[in-house]
Amino acid sequence: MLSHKILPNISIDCVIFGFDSEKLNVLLVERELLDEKGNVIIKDYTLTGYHILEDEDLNNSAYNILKNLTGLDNIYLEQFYTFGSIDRIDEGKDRLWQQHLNLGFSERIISVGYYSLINNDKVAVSSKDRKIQWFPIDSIPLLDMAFDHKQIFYKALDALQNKMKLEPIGFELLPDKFTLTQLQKLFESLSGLPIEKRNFRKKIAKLPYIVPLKEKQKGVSHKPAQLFLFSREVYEKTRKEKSFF
Amino acid sequence: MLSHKILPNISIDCVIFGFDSEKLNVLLVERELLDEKGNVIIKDYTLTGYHILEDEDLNNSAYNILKNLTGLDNIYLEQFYTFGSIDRIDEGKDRLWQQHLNLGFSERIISVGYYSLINNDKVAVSSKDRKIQWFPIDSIPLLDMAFDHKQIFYKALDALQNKMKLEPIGFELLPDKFTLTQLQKLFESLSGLPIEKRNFRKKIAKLPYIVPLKEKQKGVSHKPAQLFLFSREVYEKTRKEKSFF
DNA sequence: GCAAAAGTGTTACCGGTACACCCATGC
DNA sequence: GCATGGGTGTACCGGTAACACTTTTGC
Repeated sequence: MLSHKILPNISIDCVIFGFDSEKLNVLLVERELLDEKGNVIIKDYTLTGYHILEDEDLNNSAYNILKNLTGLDNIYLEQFYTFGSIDRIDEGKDRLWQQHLNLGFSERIISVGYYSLINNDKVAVSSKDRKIQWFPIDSIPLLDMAFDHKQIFYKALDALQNKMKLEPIGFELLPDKFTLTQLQKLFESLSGLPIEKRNFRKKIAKLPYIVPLKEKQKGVSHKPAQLFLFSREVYEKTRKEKSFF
Repeated sequence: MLSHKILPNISIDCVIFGFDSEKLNVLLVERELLDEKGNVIIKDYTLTGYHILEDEDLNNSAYNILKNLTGLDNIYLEQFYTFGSIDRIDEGKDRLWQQHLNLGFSERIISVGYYSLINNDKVAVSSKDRKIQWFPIDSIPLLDMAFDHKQIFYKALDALQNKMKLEPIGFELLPDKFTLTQLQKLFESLSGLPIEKRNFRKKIAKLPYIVPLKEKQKGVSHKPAQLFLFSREVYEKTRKEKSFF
């Protein structure tokens, strides 16, 4: 049985990435504050976060936040950075928001950032009482976000892009069975760069851990594409360390 | 003026890497506890760490720990992971140590890990009242370390190795002017893999940010080597993003 | 003149890149 | 039969890997 006592100075923020076969998205929660007359004082978006319990593993805690939000088990989750500036909280709206909630968390908080990768199809976002929505990552620059969450988002994106250079990651964003075009679009979304189709396919064909299935796409009004599977087992067995430069 | 009140649940641990022209080392602090009769009860090694003040930036705090220890400014410092398991503290010797110090920190602590890269020559380790010593990284597996510091060390090494695959890092470990042999030994130490000399030099020759100087090594009893400089400016100007796979 | 490390050239292979056309399906 | 995305081959180039000998200096 876990204690319900929380650690006062630590929180977790999760950057949840999703992919809808076209573009990369991030899941955000609306934050809205009304005054007595019902006028909107604050309306912006936050990442999903929570405090941690005093006898709860940090990684478990992040995992639980996600499970709670999405209802999914076995979510891909990666810790990427810890944010500890003294000016993480904006003296305007963030302070106002905290006074409103009256949670007593207004003192210094260090936040541990995690990013997670979720296949959009699998998330029937169970919004509960909060307004939750996917945003294309292109739309983030113009979006108004709470606290230092925009900065956290960018750092997560950067970490994800770097991680991709080191390991084949991101298959969690696709359906279990995917086409090469979906895979290509995913990589293009993640990197922000276009990829040449033929060369892309030749490269993929050499990777033993991207396994062609006998199955084909169905119900599309064009030549149906072959489906593929990512095999983590094969990857782990055949992975090679790249050298420097 | 900074407050001297510390945040109760957060600490910083620094993994300080050094290079002595032959091998990679890490700086550790001896931890020793004697009983009333002077018998050694605990003797092992710790990373350098400290708690942070309630109005102190996380990154600044790490920076100050290093400045304090080494006397150096402008140290290369990178945050790599935050450790928050509930079993970070060993119930045997770590608990004993904490009782001895009687610091009241025995509750749950989350620790933010930083690694730093220092040229061994530049560190006249000012040991003050603590025993501080460089250890070759090969010797770590057999070393007895406090808390989860061995695990933190391995994670730092892993992070450093990954970082090197993405950017030319590690020049901070060398003298400002270095020979290609020193550079090669550094890369070999960091990766743990041997490198073929001629191919290595051809590769380096193509990198615009490794700048040959007109100067040569002096006072060696063999053909003196040419000296080189790492130019971060040139690197930043000419850096190219690698693609995936 | 000898020990010790510096420095260099060639070849073979592989992977990356650039590029344009035919194919299977639904409607 | 046409629109839509699926799927492929070839030529060139640059990078990587494997390999052994000559050069410069201090002593």
